[in-house]
Amino acid sequence: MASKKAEETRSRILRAALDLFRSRGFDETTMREIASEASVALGAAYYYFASKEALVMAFYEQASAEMSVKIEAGLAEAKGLDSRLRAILDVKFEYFAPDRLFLGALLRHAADPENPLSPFSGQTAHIRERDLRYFAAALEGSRPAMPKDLAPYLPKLLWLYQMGLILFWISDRSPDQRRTRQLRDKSLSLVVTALKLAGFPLLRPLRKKIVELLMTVEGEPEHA
Amino acid sequence: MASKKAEETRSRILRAALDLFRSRGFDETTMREIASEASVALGAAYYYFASKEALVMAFYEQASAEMSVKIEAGLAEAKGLDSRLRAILDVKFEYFAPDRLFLGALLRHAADPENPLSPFSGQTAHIRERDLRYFAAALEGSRPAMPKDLAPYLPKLLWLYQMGLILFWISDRSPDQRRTRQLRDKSLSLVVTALKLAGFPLLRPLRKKIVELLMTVEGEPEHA
DNA sequence: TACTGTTCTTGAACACGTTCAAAATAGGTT
DNA sequence: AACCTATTTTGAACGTGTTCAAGAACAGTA
Repeated sequence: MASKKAEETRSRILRAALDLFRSRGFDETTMREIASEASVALGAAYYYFASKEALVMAFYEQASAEMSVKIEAGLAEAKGLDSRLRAILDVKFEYFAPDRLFLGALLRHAADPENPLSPFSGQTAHIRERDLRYFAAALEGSRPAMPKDLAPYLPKLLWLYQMGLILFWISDRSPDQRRTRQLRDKSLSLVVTALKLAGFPLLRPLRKKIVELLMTVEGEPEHA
Repeated sequence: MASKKAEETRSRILRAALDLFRSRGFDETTMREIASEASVALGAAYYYFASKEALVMAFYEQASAEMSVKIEAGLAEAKGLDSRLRAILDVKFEYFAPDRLFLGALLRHAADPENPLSPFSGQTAHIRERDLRYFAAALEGSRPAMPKDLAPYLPKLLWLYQMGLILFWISDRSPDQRRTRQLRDKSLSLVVTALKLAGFPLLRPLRKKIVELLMTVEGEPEHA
């Protein structure tokens, strides 16, 4: 029934966890520390959050909700495909900047389809779908129009591209993450160029092959 | 100094571990079970292997050594680029088939650069480099010759492609992993086509962009 | 107020991976 | 043999995430 007081306790625990994750890192923070910092018993933390990773998940959900406002604003303003994509990326990088390091705790399971924290998992489906809509919106009405056969796959491909960029960012040890910024600019320009070339008649056979391959991969939802 | 008897104990522990991983899965197997199955005390397992994951690592090392013989044979026989790549892939898939499921324990950390088990980590560098040489060999003397600017990056790109394929395979729930086989065939054909097109004059600007991007990514070894 | 069911809180206990000091064994040297 | 050092083996103990039975606080109802 989630009473007012309970809601307050829950958010106190989450806040304590995030504080500790930020200052000490995910692995170095114990559930006992979190509980103690939030002035509750160990068991209480588990009453509100199924696991230590669920705390990161709660953060991710909150982040996604807060970013959606900014992303919508950014998309409304930006015109071309590249500035729209750039708008989405900018919001995410800016938002996550203070948490870049412990965000790794979330994305290190990216390759593990069983893990509920994976960005591909069922648990994260609603967040992912919200993102997909933004990428679809970024593509909407962009010139030249995308080839009909490829178009349905583009939001997911762009989402994947963005995921890769974030993953790179998280493990980027260069000062001030300079390399990520370089990669972002170059890859963005490459993506836009490639999409412009996509409708080029000479490349039709190649595109057909790509579409076929995407069909195979998408066949069924790959993860339970 | 690794006495004969010690060597025997070590391999008994490793064998027990692999048996249990295969039958019960990685997470479900405990170090106590492994030790007991190998008729040693718990501590002995840790005398020979630094961690539970080191056991998987030892398997991976052994696998890499055993496969290298078969891969060299396959490469010597096959002529075209596509049949050479296919030869490498075939050896790996065939070798790993019985261990497909628990291999996930190794690759689920693929996205975590800190993890020594990650295929990108320093720990796995020598295995990776051996693989890179095979992909370089597969490219060697293939017609048409690869563009000079792109060529240095191709072994690593193919290695990455292969990694992705294996990752897909591991989480492929379709009967008999039919989808992986489809994906392998289609993607292989796509890769070969793309490489053939790579030297195409009209695509030069696109290729230049790609090479620049690869330079940025490769800048320095991304993981400690 | 007294009773009742639900929500919330507690901390002991569990299972696991891992560490470590101490004991046992082996191999070499006098 | 007796002794010494290095290697190997042992199992208790630790810290961690997680579970759970028991109780406390609360909200509604008579």
